[in-house]
Formats: sequence, C-alpha cells, structure tokens
Amino acid sequence: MATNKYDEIAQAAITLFNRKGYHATSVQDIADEVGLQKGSLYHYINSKEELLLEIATKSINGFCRELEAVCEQASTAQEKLERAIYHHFDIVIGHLEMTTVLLREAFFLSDDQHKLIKDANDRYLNLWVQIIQEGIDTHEFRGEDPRLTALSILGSCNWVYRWYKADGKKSPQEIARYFCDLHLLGVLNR
Amino acid sequence: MATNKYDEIAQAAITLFNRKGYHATSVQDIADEVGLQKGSLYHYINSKEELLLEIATKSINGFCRELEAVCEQASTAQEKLERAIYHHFDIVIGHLEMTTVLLREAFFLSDDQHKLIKDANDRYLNLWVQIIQEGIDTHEFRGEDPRLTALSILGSCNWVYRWYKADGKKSPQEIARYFCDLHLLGVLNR
Amino acid sequence: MATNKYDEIAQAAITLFNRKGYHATSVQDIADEVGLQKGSLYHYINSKEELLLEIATKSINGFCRELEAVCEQASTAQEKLERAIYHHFDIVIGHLEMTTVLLREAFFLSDDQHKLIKDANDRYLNLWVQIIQEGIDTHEFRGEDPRLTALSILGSCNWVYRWYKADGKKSPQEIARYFCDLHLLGVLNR
Amino acid sequence: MATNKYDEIAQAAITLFNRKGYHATSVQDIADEVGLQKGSLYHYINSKEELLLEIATKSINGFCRELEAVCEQASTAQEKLERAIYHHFDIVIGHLEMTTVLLREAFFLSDDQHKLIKDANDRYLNLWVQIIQEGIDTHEFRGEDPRLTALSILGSCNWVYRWYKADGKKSPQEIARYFCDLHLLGVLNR
DNA sequence: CATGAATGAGTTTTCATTCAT
DNA sequence: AATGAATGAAAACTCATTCAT
Repeated sequence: MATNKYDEIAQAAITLFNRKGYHATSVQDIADEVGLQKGSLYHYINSKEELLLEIATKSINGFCRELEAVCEQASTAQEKLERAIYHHFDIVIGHLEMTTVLLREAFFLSDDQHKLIKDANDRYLNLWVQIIQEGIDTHEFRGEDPRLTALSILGSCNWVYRWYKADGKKSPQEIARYFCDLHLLGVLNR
Repeated sequence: MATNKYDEIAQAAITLFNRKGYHATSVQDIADEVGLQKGSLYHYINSKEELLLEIATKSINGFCRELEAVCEQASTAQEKLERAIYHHFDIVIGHLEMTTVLLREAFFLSDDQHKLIKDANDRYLNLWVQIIQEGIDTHEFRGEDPRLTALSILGSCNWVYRWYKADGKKSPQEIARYFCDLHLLGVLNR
Repeated sequence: MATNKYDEIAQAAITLFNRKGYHATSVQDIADEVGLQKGSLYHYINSKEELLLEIATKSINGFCRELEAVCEQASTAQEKLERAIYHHFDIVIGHLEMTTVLLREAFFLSDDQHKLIKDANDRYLNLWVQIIQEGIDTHEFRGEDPRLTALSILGSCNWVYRWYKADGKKSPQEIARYFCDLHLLGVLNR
Repeated sequence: MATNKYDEIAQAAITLFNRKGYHATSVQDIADEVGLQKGSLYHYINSKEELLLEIATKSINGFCRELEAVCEQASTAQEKLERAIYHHFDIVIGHLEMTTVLLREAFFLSDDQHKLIKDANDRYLNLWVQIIQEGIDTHEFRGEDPRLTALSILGSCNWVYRWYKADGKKSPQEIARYFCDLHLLGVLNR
C-alpha cells in the first residue's frame, strides 16, 4: 500500500472520528496517530473540518458511484433493487468506519459544508427513489409513494452501521440476503 | 408554561442539542436560552453531560414504557407489531427533538454513561425481538432470525428522525400506516 | 455543651480548614457540616475570611494568655521557660486543629488581616524573648541573642503540629518533657 | 539568564507561590510573569498542580542529596550533625522561596501527590534520625528517643523559613552557628 | 431565622491554527 | 517537509456573597 501521507492522515482521522467522534478528536490525536507534530499536519490539510468534509464526501460519492453502476447494468427494477441493497451492505460493512463518519459525524460540519453532504445524500436517495418508481411503473412493485418506500429501505440498511459487529453469527452476505428478502416482500407485487 | 426551571433548562438543552449538537452547544448557550447566568444553571444541573444523560434516559424510557404497554394490551403478534410501529412513530414525530438527541447525541456521553443508554436501547430492541419471536412461534410471521427482522424494522422506523419534516404532504399517521404496511408485508406469512 | 451556633460554625470551619486547607474548603462545605444552607451561614458570619481571622485570633490569643499567666506566676527564668514549653505543648496538642489553622492557614488572610495575626505572633514571641533575656540577665541562661534562642525553641515546639499523632508511643506530657530537657540543656548555664 | 523556558516558568511560580500562596496564584499570574499567554504555558507544564509537585520534589530532593553527602563524608556523629545543620541552613536561606513552597504549599497537593512529598520528607527525617542514633550508639549523644531529638532540631531549623529576613543583623552563617551551638548542647554527652 | 435562587467574576484547561526556523 | 513555540478565544465549572421571601 504505497499510500501517500494524506491518505494516512485521512485514515487516522476516520479511525479516530469513528472511535471518539469528530469533536472529541483533537488535531493532536490525529497527529499522534500518524507520527507527526500537530503543526506538520497542516502541510497536508487545510483544516480539521475540511478533513471531515473530504472523508464524508468520499464516502457518499462511493455509495453513489456503485448505485449508478448498478442502475446501468441491471435490467429489471427488482434486479436493480436487489443489487442496490447488496451493494449498500457491501459498502457499509466493508467501510464501516468511513460510513460511520459519514452517517454520524457529517452533521457537525458547518452549514455550508453540511449542505454539500446533504445534497449528495439526496442524490443518492433519488437513485433509490428512481428504482422504486421504475418498479411501480412496470408493475413489478406495489406502493404509491416511492420516496417513502425508499426511505424505509434505506433507513433500515443505513441503521446497520449502528449495530453491525464483525463477530456475529451471520456473514455480511447472509445479513444482506435476509434484509433483501424482507424488503422485497414489502414491495413486490404478487 | 409554568413548568419548573429544570424542565425549562432541559427543554432549552433539547432544542439546542438538536439544532447544533451536544458539543457545539455551550453551557452559555443554554443559559442564554433560559435567561440565566451560566453559573446559575449549576443550581439545577450537575454538569452538561448529566443533562444530556437525563434527556436521553427520559427519551429511551418513554419508548420502552409505551412498548411494554402495547405488549400487555394487544393480543396477536401482528396486532402488537402494528401498534409497536404506530407508537414508535408517535414518539419519534411527537418528540422529534428529544428523539434526535437520543439517537444522535447519546453517543457522545462518556463510556459509563453511554453504557446506560446502550443497555436501555438493548432492552427496547429486545421488546421488538420478542414480538417478532412470538409471531414466528404462532406462525403469524415468517423469517428465522427475529433479531435481524427487528433491527430491520427498527432501523427503518428510527431513521425517520433524520428526514421527517412537519411540512410534508403526508401526515405522520399516513406515514406510519405506509411503513406499517411495508413491514408487515415483509414479515407476514401468507 | 450549650454551644451556640456561631461556635458550631467555627468548629466546623476549624475541622475543615484543618483537613483540606482554607482555600479548598468552600462555604458550602462548612454549611453542610453544620446542617445549614450556604446563605444561612451569613446570619452568623460576615465572610469566610473573617471566620478564619477569628479562629486564628482566638488561637494566638490563647497562647499569649497562657504565657502571660506563666510569667506572672513563676519565679525564676528557668521555671518560666519550663512552664512556657509545657503550656505551649498543652495548647498545640490539646487544640491541634485550631493550632494548625493558626500556623498553616493564617498566611492566606489578606494583608491587613494577616498583619493582625503577625503582630499577635510577634507579641507571643516577645514573651519568650523576655523570658530568655531575664535568664541571661540573672545568669541562669547562656547565649547572647535571646531572640534567636527564642526562635529556635519556639520553632521546635511549633513544628509539633506537623508531626504529632495521637497514637504515638509517648504521651503528650512525655514529649513535652523530652523537648523541655533538650532545650534547657541548650540554654542553661552550667 | 538564558535558562530554558521551563525553568523560567518554575522560577516565576516559586516567586508567586511564595508571595501569595499556591491557591491565590492563578495560572494567569504565572503567564504574566514570564510574558506568555495563559494557554502557551501548557506547552511546558501539564498542570498547575504538577508544577507545584515538581518544585516541591526538587526542593526536598536537594535537602536529601546534601545530607546524604554529609553522611558519607563526615566521620563522627557530632561532625555529621553539625554539618547537617549548616547544610540545612544553607539550603533554607539560599533557596528561601523554594523552601517556603516546599514547607508551606506542598500540603495543598492532592492526596496522591502530597504522599510523594511526605514520603520524601520522611526519608529526609530518617537521615537525621540515623545521625542521632549513631551518636547515641557511640555515646557522643545523650537522649533515648532519636526520632524526637531529630524532630526537635529539624523543626527548629525548618521554622527559619518563617522568620528569616535577609536584612537582619546576623549573617546566615552566624545564625547557623548559633543554632548549632544550641542544639549540640542539647544533645552532647558531657 | 432560614432558605435557595441568582449573580458574576473567577478558575484551570483545551485546542485549532499560524508561523519563523 | 517538519518542527514546536505561541496564540487567543473558548470551554466547563466553582464559589463567596447577596437578597427577596
């Protein structure tokens, strides 16, 4: 991993923000973690807040990118929804710390910066809404409020960051499958 | 509102923690909000953290109390689950600010105090798990992992605090009904 | 002991000043100790500092009074010095807490008030100096600097408040006798 | 005095603690004295209390070090005792402010830290006790309780910090000699 | 006599950020 | 690139004292 220094710093920040929260993590903590002096960090970052913004941005962009790929590749709405759920789980669990920072800490950005994340979150939500809407249009799915349906599924799948532990009985894939079943039963027309 | 001073302070804290987050809210902010000097607050509270703990405790206890009542009164598992969802929505939306403090800010308590909230959250989750388990036992519900089912539904219903706006097209009751339908379809045996 | 309230308060203050020091003892601590509210204390005292001043004054006055009595009653300088030492021990050990407040805490009075105590201390010292001087004049004692002699003996006897423990092997009287011997050998002409 | 910054801070603290006492000296006072901002002090110290601990530790260690050297070099108990008294005076008067901090302010350390100083003080006392004991064993000294003898002499010599003024008629050496005479007469066998 | 709410100045400490070296 | 000294504003909390009831 020939990571560069900035990535090292970002990773340290993710770990620490995840463990203690953004506010409780000092710039000194991050510096200690990467073995630099506090002042030296500022060669790589402009501010602690920008670091948080960049982490959150990278995280939400990852979610969007995956889902856009899914939408392009899958054919039916059902297939899209299934793969959307699987990919969401992949990221949440595969990048649990970063996802936690996105979902728990981005709120503490200043209004302007928080707006950027909120907008990106909305774009991501809209991708889900479009999938549901498409399913309703093709009569694959029931329901008449695709946004509410999307919020229900997405909330359920996001909440995972709050309870998932790697040492559980079920593998991430099994959990994803279980959730996928539940949600599809909720939306599929029969 | 001739409430007593402590309640006024707690309400101010809820409003501010909700608006800016626990860390970004200073004791001075709370004092300003209730029209006291900073030092005078300490006649009513022992510390800012204890104030947060008390708010979170009151909130989670409210959830538990309601659900226990539901479990005693309703007969079938389906009825319990439906009413659990409705009551959960009632509280989340009826006390949106306090719920937000519980779900977003309790994490920032120190370990000992956070533990108290986590334990109460687990008790609440277990009530849901028991309902699902009971439904599986009576063959009302499908599924073989009641905890995962509960986490899916609860996550979906908790997430509401992050997107609900009072000015939406649907009333809280309609949203609750919509979610209830989705989740029941996901779990009901047919 | 039909002590009045003020004496109760003074005694509580002595105990607490002795245990934690004047600065580390809050008015609240004293109020708690006597079972009053903080505000109620101020019916009996004018300020925390005045309370300290009164304790210290009472203490040093006690030392002076005893020594003046000794000087009037005893005949020879040797007898006076012996009884001065015994009486000093009587007070230091009999009122260990109050003496500790005098010797350790009076310094923390404001300049004006501290001056009052310093002056009283000087008067007490002068009584010792007079005894030594008298002994030198009558050739009972050796030495040519009665003030230094007095300071040596008094320092030795004052220091007792810092190490005396009631559970020691020797009784207060035995300690006094031991010290008396040492100091008399130091000053007596042979 | 191109001393380093920490020493400057410690010296400022010694001066201020000496003048006003530990509690009455604020971190701001110390910062003002060395021409730094309050916050900048914390590059050099961890806390005000640790600063006091370090001053007191350095002080008592100085006393111990000197006395250990004396014990190694001097031959007879009498010689040791004489030199112990001279060295004690050297330090008390040569470092009057630091000694004052040790003897008057160390009490205000928290229990754990105060214990460290008390233990060091006990070690110092024990060196005196050993000297006296040795003199008793060799029949140089009279007395049967070397600890009491040591406490008497040490108390007398410590008390000096409370009355010594540089503008007195006698030089420090003359005072030391005077005290030495007094105490030796008290303990020497004849 | 007693209360307890309220004050307001004070305390120690933290911390993101800057900058000369 | 890296340091580490310095800043200055802000934080939570304490406390002696006052006073209306």
